[in-house]
Amino acid sequence: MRLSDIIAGKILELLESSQEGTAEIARNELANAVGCVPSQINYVITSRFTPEQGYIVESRRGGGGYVRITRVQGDKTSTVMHIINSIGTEMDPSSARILLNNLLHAGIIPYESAVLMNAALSEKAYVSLPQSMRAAVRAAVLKQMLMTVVTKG
Amino acid sequence: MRLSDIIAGKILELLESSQEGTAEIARNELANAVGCVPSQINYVITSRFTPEQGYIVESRRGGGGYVRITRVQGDKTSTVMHIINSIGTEMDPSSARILLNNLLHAGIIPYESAVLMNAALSEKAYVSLPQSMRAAVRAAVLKQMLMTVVTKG
DNA sequence: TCTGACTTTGACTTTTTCTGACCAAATGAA
DNA sequence: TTCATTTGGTCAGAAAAAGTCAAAGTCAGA
Repeated sequence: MRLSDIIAGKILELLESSQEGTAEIARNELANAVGCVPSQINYVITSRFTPEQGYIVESRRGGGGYVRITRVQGDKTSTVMHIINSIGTEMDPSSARILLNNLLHAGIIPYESAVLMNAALSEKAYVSLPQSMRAAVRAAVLKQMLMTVVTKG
Repeated sequence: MRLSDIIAGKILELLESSQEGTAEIARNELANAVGCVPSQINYVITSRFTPEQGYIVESRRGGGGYVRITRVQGDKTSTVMHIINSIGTEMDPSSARILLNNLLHAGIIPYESAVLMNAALSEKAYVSLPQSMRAAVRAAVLKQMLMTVVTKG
């Protein structure tokens, strides 16, 4: 089991068990609890709880310091529209996977849709294209699919 | 006895002994156990566990990486597999729409899936590509998505 | 024997995770 | 105010996997 998955799991747990969709942690403490160096916490946060993924991260140093992770809550339409706008012109498969996972956890898309979309964005679907073109098409496909979530959802 | 047969056998064994029809391996580990170079595992997978043969392969690199092979089976499997194999290497948007409509009316996919798949196959998603490449990618994307339809009976 | 398809190997690449050394900010006691 | 202590941040590099590709080996059938 990856450390990063354990850490991400703990944070998700805190987020889900919180009324306001907020998780506040002490970095060193959490690192200690899972048995890793503190900077590993930062790694997990920067790789899985980014603004693009719909999270706001605030922190404070010094005595009584903390790291607070907040899931951005909005109605389905504005959340998805925001995501569509933040996607840009390229998308790689692992970012896509994280994004879909977040949408799933946020209750915006059902599991079947996440699986389907994930398949449509997998590297295997684009092997016939030169590397340089894959990310752009993947982004376009994702946007098209997300649009239906807004319009037909 | 060929190496590739031994490797394929091990994977089949894992698939059999798994409740969910899934075999998750660590590539280097398996290679080590069998006594071959790691890339031999890839050869076996690409030659014997293809989508056309009814398998989904997912993998992840990096620490704690894995290769997961899933055998698709279930009620709808043969129907969908037949469709997948008859698709060929190209697919245009209107044929795709007809195909999805048939699947929908046959009760093989739910409405939401049909909508999502239709979006993923729409011409708009591929405008960045030269005409000559679009149909091939569309076919590949459709196949990937259909494979997941099959896994959930 | 020749040929072409299938196997095997290994050098090189890419992705993801994990660690540690060093940096920066907040707090609080002297 | 000063400065030691307590936190968290950054970044580069090591480590852990898996992927790609081309060259070389095997082997059955023409």
